[in-house]
Amino acid sequence: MVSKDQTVAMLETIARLLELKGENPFKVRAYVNAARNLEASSANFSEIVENGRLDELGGIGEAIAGKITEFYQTGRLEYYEQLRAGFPDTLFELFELQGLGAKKVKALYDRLGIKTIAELEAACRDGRVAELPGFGSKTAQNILQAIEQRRKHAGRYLLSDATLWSEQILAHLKAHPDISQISVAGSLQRGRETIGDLDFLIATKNPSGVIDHFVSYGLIERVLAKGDTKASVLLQGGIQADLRVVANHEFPFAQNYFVGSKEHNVALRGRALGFGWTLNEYRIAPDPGARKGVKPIPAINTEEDLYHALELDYVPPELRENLGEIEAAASHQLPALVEWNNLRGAFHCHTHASDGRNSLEEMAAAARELGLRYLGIADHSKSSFQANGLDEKRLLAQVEAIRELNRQYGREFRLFAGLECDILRDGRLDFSNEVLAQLDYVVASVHASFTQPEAEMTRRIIRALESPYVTILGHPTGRLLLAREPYQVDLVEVIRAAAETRTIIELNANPRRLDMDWRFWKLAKEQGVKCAINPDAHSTQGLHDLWFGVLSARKGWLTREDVVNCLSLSSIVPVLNAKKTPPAAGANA
DNA sequence: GCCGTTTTCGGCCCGACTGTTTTCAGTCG
Repeated sequence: MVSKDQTVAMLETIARLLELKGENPFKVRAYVNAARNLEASSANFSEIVENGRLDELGGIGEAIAGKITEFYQTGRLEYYEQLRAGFPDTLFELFELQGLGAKKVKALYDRLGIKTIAELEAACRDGRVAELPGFGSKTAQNILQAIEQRRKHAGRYLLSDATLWSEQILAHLKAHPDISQISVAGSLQRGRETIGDLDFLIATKNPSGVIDHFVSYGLIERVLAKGDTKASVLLQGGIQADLRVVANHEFPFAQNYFVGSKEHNVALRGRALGFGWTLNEYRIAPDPGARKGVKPIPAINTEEDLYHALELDYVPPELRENLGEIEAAASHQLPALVEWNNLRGAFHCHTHASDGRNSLEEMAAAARELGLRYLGIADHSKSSFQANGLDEKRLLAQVEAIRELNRQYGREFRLFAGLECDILRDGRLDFSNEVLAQLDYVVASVHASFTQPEAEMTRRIIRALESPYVTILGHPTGRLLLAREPYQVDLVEVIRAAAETRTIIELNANPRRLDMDWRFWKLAKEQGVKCAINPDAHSTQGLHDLWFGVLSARKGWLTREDVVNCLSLSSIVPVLNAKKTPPAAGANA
């Protein structure tokens, strides 16, 4: 049986192959749209295929539905295999190079027989590429640079790194006197977990002066492009930064456009057309081709005005992925997203008792410094010997030390005595119930045997959730962004089990993890699963990672009501005890 | 290939920059 992910990947490959064939671009887009809509759908894939309900997803018509069904039922798709046979698989790696699209890749393949990056590099060096029609020596040079860049950097960067670099560049840009408005744009502003490049937008009456100032930034390796309204540079460290400059009255349109996402923009433009308007990055104007009455255009000075003109509530940047936010904004159903200053505490912190760097007292002081009223300590358990995990004796000594500190803190602040308990290979926990019962809460996490098959891993985790002592499921997929793939686990099943067992799921705020991924929180929320934004701090500095957790939670549509560590000190205790205390007789669940 | 609040045909978001051209194609966002 074929999975949804495999089907999405197949549709994306078909789109690329059609592009290579030089097919109608709208046909290409139809496959891209179909892949995207399928991916974003939370419906049960098998069910909708088997019941012939694929067309309900939108963007999937008779032809593509037929192909998906054939692929699902037989594990093969004749159409796909014929397309694939036309081009070598290695050709796809050429698309990863900056500046190469379908037309150029096709030309390289058709005319020079180039199938791999290695062959392309050789052809650039010996001059064959420069001689191709439509190519030239500059193009060959740029391809070589793109190959070099790909070799040096994977091309994606952590949100935390991108945030730091962006703040430095912002400080540089703001030093210019002629800036009237400035904004970060792109995936960074939308809070994506990894970032491809940095985007900045400026409103000014002095475009050339501002652009000159931008390219004078100290940490630039190379200026990639510089024109009257935009410039691109490659920073030392490999990330690209783009600046776009507009006039003041254009700023809200440009801001909306460059924050994206592309899919959100396309949807907004479609909505504008429905009013008889055409929307671009500079303005909104009557659509000259409008076939019906054109609605008068209101004054627009801010992004808020723009959304309101389109009869939408303002959509925060984190939600702009065209995953339902426009429909929600139209019907006033957008959530009031959780904010940084809603946080009252945090769980899942390590101390030097296991693999952290600071003491209980230092972690508590750092938490109070951040304005938090409570902090949960959760050092590793004994099976994580690589992390100096605690055995029963050391754990219970730590519990006693925490109780003593709490007597000193009085009502001002509280440490919770917890544990990051390993979920063993078979789903059992690393400590007996007698030991776990002495703790305020338990985070249960997988730290070994990552390679189990999906069904086994899913059963393993669900078994752990069934323990009344497991309060929170820690980093549910174990992924390390840009470094390690998630282990195979059926998150939909895990979320269902968390709902049934009233287990909280962690949003691990460490920017290398951001796990559970923002894409799954909407589903979790619908099922009533609560979130704990946990810093997984291994030092006092690590508490600041909560910032990235809040950003990801916002991206997952979560409100302060969905996040348990927004609860006050007095309200959080019953939540931590909920699984251990069966509901009172006659009480509603 | 998909889609429809006048459409089952004829649209499908749109502009900047580069490099190659000599008016524009390709790529990117």
